[in-house]
Amino acid sequence: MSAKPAITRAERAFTRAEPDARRQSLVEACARVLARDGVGGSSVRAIALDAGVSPGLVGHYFSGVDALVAETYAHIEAQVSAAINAALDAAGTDPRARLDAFVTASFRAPVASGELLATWIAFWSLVRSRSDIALQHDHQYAAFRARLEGLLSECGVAKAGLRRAAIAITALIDGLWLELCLSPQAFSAGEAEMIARAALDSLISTDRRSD
Amino acid sequence: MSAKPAITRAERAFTRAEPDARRQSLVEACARVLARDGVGGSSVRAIALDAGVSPGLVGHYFSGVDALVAETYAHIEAQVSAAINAALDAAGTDPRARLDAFVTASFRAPVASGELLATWIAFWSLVRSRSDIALQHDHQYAAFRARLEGLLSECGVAKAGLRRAAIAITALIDGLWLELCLSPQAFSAGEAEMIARAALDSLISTDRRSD
DNA sequence: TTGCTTGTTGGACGATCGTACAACAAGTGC
DNA sequence: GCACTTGTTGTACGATCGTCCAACAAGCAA
Repeated sequence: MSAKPAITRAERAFTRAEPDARRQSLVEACARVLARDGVGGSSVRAIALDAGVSPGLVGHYFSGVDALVAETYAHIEAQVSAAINAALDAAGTDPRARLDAFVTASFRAPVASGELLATWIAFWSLVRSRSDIALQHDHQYAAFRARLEGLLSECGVAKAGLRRAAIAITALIDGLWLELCLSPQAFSAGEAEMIARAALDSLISTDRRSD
Repeated sequence: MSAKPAITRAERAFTRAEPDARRQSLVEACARVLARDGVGGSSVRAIALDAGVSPGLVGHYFSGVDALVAETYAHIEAQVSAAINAALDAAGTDPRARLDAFVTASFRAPVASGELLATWIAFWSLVRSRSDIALQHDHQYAAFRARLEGLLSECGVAKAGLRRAAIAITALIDGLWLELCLSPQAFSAGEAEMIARAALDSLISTDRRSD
């Protein structure tokens, strides 16, 4: 059917990659496109172009852009988690120092960044319409909160108040992080840190008082 | 040019509306479409269809979908603001009761709702790429925080700590509100209320202590 | 009535979207 | 060397996108 099978396909850029590596490169391209062009600009073609790959290949690895965004979110969440873990390790063994390191890392690069926010927003925009993505969100939120519960527990927060304390600190960090990404000039990362630390102080002391 | 000017345009639904009313109806249609189909499903055509209006009319009132989303956000923000004001009025004159009413209203309908969240997300997705929308966001965030500063001030929070206190409570409420909209089963509106009230308790008492 | 202004329509236009698919390239087993 | 599998390409297809614009409908002034 095609009228021009003409030109010899000599210099075509055909390179076969490990399936996992290819998926990974597509995920990273998706993250870059989301960061650059936002939700509206992230199409199959744009992502394939950024990954240096033909458009058709995206469909070969992912059922659609939604699935790719979901995996991109998981990938970036893992990166954030790794960055926070590294900060925790660097903080040593003192429980409160580790909690402070958790807070500090949350408001610094690479966790707090407008580019990452774009991926978060793209993911959130899918939560309401796709139940599988809603499930994924629930899991990742639960994991985030569970880790915070562990850190708070080591700081002496009683088991009875652990759930609420973790919800509170998670919400506070999320809210500060979101606003910091959306309009970095409203307040500084340092201010966000101090606010979160003050909340931790009050939470830990009042809880200890009621031990 | 057109091949069929045939059928008499007798029953065509042509109704001229007040310019302001027409804008308003388009804004409301945009909010409905965003709530129903999310960011990806909100096109000029879909919004016009929902408003019972021809697609071309959207371009007559707004420069594009972005501008319409921005105005829709402003409209919904005004609605939220009105709902909170009504709750404040109903709470009477006691400063702390008003603050509690502020919190309660934030986690109940119509403020906390997955449908509203869709408009928020659509708006956030435009903040990074469009500087005018970033400016609008800054203004509305500042207004929200300013009102909270007023309420906190009446509760005895010292002027020196007012800014940080308002940032903290705003972030806490935003974080709880966001998670409540995204996954309503993670925790309840009642829990969110208690968490926010506890934060206010601690904030007000510690501040009074340092008076 | 007549002419003018303006909200409104509906379709045309080119661009871009996601998807599907036949052709091709590189391994792999034989 | 020869089938066979599979990652990859490029393109064609129909749908939908935002924008544009000539035609039309209603109100208003004279």
